[in-house]
Amino acid sequence: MPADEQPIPSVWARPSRKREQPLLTRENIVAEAVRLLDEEGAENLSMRRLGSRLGAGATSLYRHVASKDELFELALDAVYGDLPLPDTGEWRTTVTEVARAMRGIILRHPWLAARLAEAGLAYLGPNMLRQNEHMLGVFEQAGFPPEEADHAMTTVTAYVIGIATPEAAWLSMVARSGQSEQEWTERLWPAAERAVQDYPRLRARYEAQKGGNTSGTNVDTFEYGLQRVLDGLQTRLA
Amino acid sequence: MPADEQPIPSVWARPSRKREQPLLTRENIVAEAVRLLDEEGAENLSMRRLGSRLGAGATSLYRHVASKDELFELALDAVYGDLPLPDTGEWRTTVTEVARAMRGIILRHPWLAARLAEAGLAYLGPNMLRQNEHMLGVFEQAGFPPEEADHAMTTVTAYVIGIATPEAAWLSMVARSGQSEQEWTERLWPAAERAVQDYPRLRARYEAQKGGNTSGTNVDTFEYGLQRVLDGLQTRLA
DNA sequence: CGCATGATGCGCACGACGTGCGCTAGGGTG
DNA sequence: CACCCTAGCGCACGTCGTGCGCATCATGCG
Repeated sequence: MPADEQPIPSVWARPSRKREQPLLTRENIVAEAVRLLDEEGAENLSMRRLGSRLGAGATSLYRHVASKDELFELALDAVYGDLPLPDTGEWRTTVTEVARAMRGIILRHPWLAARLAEAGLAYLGPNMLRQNEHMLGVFEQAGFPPEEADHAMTTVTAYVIGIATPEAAWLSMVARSGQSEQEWTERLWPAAERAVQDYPRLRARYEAQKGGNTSGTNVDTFEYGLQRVLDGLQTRLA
Repeated sequence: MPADEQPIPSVWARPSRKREQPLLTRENIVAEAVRLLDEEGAENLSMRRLGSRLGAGATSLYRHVASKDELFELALDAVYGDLPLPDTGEWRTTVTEVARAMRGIILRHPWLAARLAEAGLAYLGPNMLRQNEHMLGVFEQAGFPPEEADHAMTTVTAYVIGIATPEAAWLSMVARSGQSEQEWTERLWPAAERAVQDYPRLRARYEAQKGGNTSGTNVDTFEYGLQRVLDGLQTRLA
């Protein structure tokens, strides 16, 4: 078909060059995996489902990704890149900002909490490394000696992950149930009421939680604990 | 065979009465599940493997346990029962003791961390309820008003879970690899060295970790952060 | 222009998983 | 002796991660 050789319009009709628009790229796969994870949760991510979302077979993904575990690591670091690297000059303000952002990201991507919590020193994602380097700098500039800056950062990170993980778990449980948070709370209530009836303090806590605020995402609790952690760190600077 | 009717010796030859020695009990199943989890990790617990360890088929377990998820909840609460309920009269001492015990349990049962981190207010295991009630009491007795006692307990728990979870993940990764922690660190080292070469502070941290102490279970880091958290809480009591 | 090459994606297959269903056997109760 | 209730089992279904070998096609070289 020599007509195809006509230069200008046929370019757009031709199937796009594979080398320029490969459907399957590591970036594409990871981005779609993040989307799928956000929509359906970690336990609904399967290579088959992810492949079909990309118009590809399950095993085709293995050309670009070594395993499902590696895919999770890539997704984790991709999302981690959304964290800011602020420097306000006042260490408490800076750390507070990052901590809030980290909690926000966990709540927006509930599947992330579990992976993040298990990622220790063995996890070497570039975005996480950059973030950690930055935070170490913030603490050192605040006056912490290097080794203690490390401890301080670890403390804050542990707190944020530890408090945001149950929140994220609650949110994704609610999301996957198809019901509203209100409905879920009401359905859970009788069992909770029965379980805590012998424990006066717990009963009071559940009663308090019953009203207005949603039990899963409690900003007040988060802020309280965060400021206490920072208070505790500040005592070391005196 | 009327000889079987002879009373005394045949009792021991007869297959033990099922009603007195049921092989499959909820308690037995949960206990064996905990053992299997400790030995082989969470992702190697399958109903089939658990069943065969008990000399039973996989589906037989479903007579006593509604689902694998429920089994995990039972296992979690069973282990949670090992926590002490101390009362030393001095709140910091008491909380420190419980926090150390909680970290110890997580490190002894690494599979527990992930489950524990996802268990929020929706989790109603009796042992966890009792523990929480006790801790609320400790904080209230220390002078925290009820609502703040709740926040304080949540803060400490979040910190402990957040810091012990990566430790546990590291330990179980090492355990499942069949290699020693030393070997693992050495195998990981080149990749880590390459990854952090552009980040001076991280490089210093990894260098420090290289020597003596095992990177997975770092008691100093834990104790540092715990005391900072408690310092921060103490500022509220003045 | 033609052929070899290397990268890319796919189909098939394997073994393992959680768990619903209907059967069996053996004890307790009348 | 008749009945039933319960613990346990075998089978089966749909799903999973992933190794292997083949097809396809853009590209580089003669």
